[in-house]
Amino acid sequence: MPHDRAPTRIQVKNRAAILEAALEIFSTHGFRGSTVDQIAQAAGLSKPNLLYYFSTKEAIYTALLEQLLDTWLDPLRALAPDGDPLEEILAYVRRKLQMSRAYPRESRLFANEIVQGAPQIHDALSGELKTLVDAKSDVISSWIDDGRLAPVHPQHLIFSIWSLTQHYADFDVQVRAVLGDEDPFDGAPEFVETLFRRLLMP
Amino acid sequence: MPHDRAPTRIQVKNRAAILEAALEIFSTHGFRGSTVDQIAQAAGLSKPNLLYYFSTKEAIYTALLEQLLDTWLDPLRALAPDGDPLEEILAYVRRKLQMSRAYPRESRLFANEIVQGAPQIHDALSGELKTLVDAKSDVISSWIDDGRLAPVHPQHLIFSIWSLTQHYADFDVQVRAVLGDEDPFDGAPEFVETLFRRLLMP
DNA sequence: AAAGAGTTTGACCAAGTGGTCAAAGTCACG
DNA sequence: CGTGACTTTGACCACTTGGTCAAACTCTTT
Repeated sequence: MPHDRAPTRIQVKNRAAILEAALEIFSTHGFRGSTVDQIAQAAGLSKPNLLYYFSTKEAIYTALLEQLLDTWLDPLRALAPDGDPLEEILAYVRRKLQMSRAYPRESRLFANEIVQGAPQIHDALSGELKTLVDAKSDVISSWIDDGRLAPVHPQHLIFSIWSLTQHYADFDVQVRAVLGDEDPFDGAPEFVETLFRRLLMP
Repeated sequence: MPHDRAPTRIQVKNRAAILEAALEIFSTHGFRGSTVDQIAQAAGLSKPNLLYYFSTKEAIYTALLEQLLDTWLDPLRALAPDGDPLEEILAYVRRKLQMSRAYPRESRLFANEIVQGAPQIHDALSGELKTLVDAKSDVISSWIDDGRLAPVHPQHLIFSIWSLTQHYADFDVQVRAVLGDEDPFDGAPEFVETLFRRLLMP
């Protein structure tokens, strides 16, 4: 196990390789469906070598989730109270859809975790996440009060943004099976934009 | 293994108990995350006894999925071409939301399966499912052509109905964590109805 | 070049897992 | 009641899996 001094060149490289490999494996098989061996192999390490960097399978998983949760919430944090309401929300929608496209594995990692009851990140959901959503819901409410947005339940609005955008990452196989040759991201941006514009135009 | 004659009373009872237990276990832990022992215990049987009815773990899983897929698609099948377009779609939305509420385990079972790449039901997705969606998309398109519905991409519309309604089942823990004491199904019906009404009103 | 910290590995282990099997127990029915 | 079909079980097996460990190897630093 590495000491607690500054990480060496090799540690930096291998930890990164492990997390990258773990993202790949965990996001497609879930926590229990993934094996340490799979991750080690994907990272180009032997199993004992991997366990030298992360002492348990769970340690890899939680490290991944922690590292990712923050990034995942950034777009919502960026929702600015002083911007134009409709444009702010549409920008959020676009950014989320963009993330589904660019980082589907991250989306599926969370999906796996949450569908199975969020055993590892339950606390973050009712803590950090709830706090953030509550704050942004207040912003949305005040926009509605000012008549600058059609009246909708703010939290449910946020849920709808999450579900619609992440659906394209999480249910990718289904979406592609149904669409056949058509690329989901050909029609998705226009569709979601239309949807939220019509819903929210005052 | 039971013969291929008419199933006995005991077979009927035990098979049902196993599928019920399997739904409970598979929907919360995924296929690989569930053990035969867990399912057997939940069904009130010993493991070898369970394996007398379903010879492998996978057999239980596929039996479950097959049995469920049909039921799951019923609401979409019910979309009637000769009904009022907006009302037909809203009825579909309501029925789907209702199913998320009444059968969250079924929803999560599919979510688990699809998020992990639909290894077992990939064929059904690009076969049965695609066929059905294509047919209903045509219906929607013709409604749009007749000016009875605002113009939207039919498949993406269907995706949005799936994602919004199933979100309340699949991401239940997250939704509840964010809402706190408020019951998700207090606000959800009105929200989704408003959303689709505004989106689709011609 | 030598020493000590850091890295890698093969061999190994205990627990868990899917599945088997023969023997024992129970049920339906003539 | 008896018989044959159906049902249940304890013991068992092969394999996978998370994790350990001592020994070997490779850096970095002086």
